[in-house]
Amino acid sequence: MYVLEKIREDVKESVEKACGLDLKPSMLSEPPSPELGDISTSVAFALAKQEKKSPAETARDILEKLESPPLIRKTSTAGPYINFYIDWEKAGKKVLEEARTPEYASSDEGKGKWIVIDYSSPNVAKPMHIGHMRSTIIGDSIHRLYKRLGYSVHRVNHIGDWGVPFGKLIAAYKKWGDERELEKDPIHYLVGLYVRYNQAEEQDPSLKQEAIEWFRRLESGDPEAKKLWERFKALSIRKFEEIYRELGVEFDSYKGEAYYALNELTNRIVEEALEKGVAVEEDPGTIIVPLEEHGLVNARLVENGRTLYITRDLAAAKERWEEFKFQKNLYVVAVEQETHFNQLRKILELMGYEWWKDCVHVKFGMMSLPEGRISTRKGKYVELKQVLDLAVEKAREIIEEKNPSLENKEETAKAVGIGALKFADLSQNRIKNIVFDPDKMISFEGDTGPYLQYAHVRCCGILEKAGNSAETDVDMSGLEPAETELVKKLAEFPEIVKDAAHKQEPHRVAQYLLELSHQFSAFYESLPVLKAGETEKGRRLAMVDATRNVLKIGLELLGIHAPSRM
RNA sequence: GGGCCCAUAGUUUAGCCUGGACAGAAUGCGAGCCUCCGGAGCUUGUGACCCGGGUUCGAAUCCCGGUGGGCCCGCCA
Repeated sequence: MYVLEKIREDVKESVEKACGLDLKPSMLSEPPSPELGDISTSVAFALAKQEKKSPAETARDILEKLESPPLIRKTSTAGPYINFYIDWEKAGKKVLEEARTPEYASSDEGKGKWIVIDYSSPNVAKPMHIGHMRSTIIGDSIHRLYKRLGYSVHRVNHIGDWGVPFGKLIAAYKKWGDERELEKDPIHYLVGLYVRYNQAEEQDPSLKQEAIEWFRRLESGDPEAKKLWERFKALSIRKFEEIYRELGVEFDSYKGEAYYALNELTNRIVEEALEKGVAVEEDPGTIIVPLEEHGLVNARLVENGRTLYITRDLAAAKERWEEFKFQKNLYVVAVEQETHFNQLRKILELMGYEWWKDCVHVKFGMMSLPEGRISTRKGKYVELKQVLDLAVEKAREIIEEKNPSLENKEETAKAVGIGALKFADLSQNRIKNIVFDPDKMISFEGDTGPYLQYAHVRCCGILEKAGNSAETDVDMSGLEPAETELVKKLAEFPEIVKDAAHKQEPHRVAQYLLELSHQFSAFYESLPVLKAGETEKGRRLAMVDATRNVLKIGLELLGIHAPSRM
C-alpha cells in the first residue's frame, strides 16, 4: 500500500474508533484549501444528529477522544469539520521514494486474473474513420490501466467481416470490379464499390436479392465467393494495422464475426438456449428469445436458418469465459449498441451463467461531424488516417518554429501530434458525444497532451543539467508550500490509477496529469532547482524526477509517448 | 409510441457513482511576467450548475415532473 492510501486508512480507523461510527467513503474528503489540512471528515454531522448536539460541538468531542494517527502532525476542527494535517516532511520522503520508481502506482490486485477487452472492431472493406478512434484508444488505455494493476489482459479486435454487406461487395466486384484498381488502393476502391452498389440498389431492388444470394454462397463455402472475401479481408487488415502501428495499439486476437458465424460453437449455443427453455422456435428457421417480460425487446438468434450478430456474440462470450475465466469481459463499443448488450447480458443470465454480470458494455458517446451523423454508406465521414496526418503535420510546423535544431523531429512530431489527438478524446468523460472539430482536437496549448509532454520535457531538461544525479536520501525540512503541494499531488497517483481502471475511465488519469502539470509549472516558476541551496536542490531534484516519472507513466497509461525533448 | 443517455462561464469541459466548507480547469476577452533551470509556459481579472417540485441539518450531486439535444426499438452489425 502506498503512503497516502495508508494514511487515509489510518485516519479512517482512528476516527471510527473515536466516534463509534463506520465511515462511508464519502465522509473522508479533501478540504477546500491547503490551510485547512489534507484530509477532512464530516462525520460530526451524522453523529450530532444521533446525540442531539450541534455538529461543531460534536466535532470537538470527537477530536478530544481521537488518537492521532501516524504521519499526522496536527488535527483541528473547523466548525463541524475535523481536519488532519499530514506531516509532509516525513511522509513526503516516502512519497518521493515511491514516485521515482518505474513500478509506481502498480499493484498485484490482478495477479493471476484475466480481463478480456474487445475494442476497435472496424468493418472490413471500409476505411477507418474518426468514429473508430474512440473505441480504439479508449480500449487501449483501459487495457493499459488493468495491466498496471497486475491483471493479464487479452485484447480482442472483433472485426466486422461477415454479413450481407459482403454479399454486396462480391456482387459489386463481379459487376464492375477491376483488379488493378483494387491493388492500387484497396479500401477506397472497395468502399467506392459498396457505396455505388447501395445507390444502384435504390433504383433496382433486385440487386438486394443478388447480394443476399452471394452472401448465401459465401456461407455455404462457395470457392469463388470465399476467395474474394478472403482477399478483401486480408487487404483491409493490412491497412488497419498501419493505423494501429501509428496509434501504438495492439491486439492479441482478430477473431471476428466470421470466425463465430462459421463455428460450431454458435450452433451449439442456440441448441443450448433451446434446451434450457430460454429460446423458442417461433417459425421453422426462426428462433427467438422472448425478453419482453424483462423490459427488453425480443432477441432473434436465428432467422431463415441463419445466425445473427447477437448469436455470435453469445458464442464469443462463452468461448472467452471457457478460455480465460475472466474477471471482466469488456466491450468498448459506442452507446448506440446499448440495447444489444443489455439483451446479451440478459440472455446469458437466463441461461444460468453467473458471469453475465462481468460482461460489461463500456459505452462511449457518438462522434459526429459538424454537418451531422457519420455514415460510411452515405460517404459522410472523415478518414482517421487523414486526421492523424494532419495532426503530425501541425506538430511538425510547430517544432520547426520553436525548436528547429531538434534531432529526431519526425519521431517527435508523431508523438506530439498523435498525443494531442488522443489526449483530446481521452481527457473527457467517454459518455459525452463529440462533434469532430480538427482545430479543437489538434491543439497544443492549454489543457492538451502537448502541455503534459512539455512539462515532462522541462523535467528532463533540469535533470540532464544536473547530470542525472539520483540522490535518494533527501532532506525535507522546511518545505515551501509549492513543494508540499507538488508532493501531495504526486502521492495521489496510485489511487487515481486504481479508480480509473475500476471505472474504466481513462479521463480520470488525464485530468490528474493536468493537475500535476499545473502544480509542477507553479513550482517551476516560483522556486529555483539547480540554483537552490544544497539541501533544497537535492530534494527539488528528487521532486522533478518524481514528476517526470509520474508524467511518463501516466501518459503511457493513456497510450501517449513522452519525449525528453520537443 | 416505448426505452436509455446528456444538459455546468461566450465556447470546450472536470466534479455527479459515494450529498458537505467559497463549483475546478482550459479557451476567449482584459492587465502583467524573458538579468534566473525551455514562454507549447507563469501570475492576475472576468464569467457557469436548463426549469419546477421533493428528500435532507445540507443538493451541481439523490428522487419525481417538465424543456432542449443525442441514441435505440431491422430478415444490419
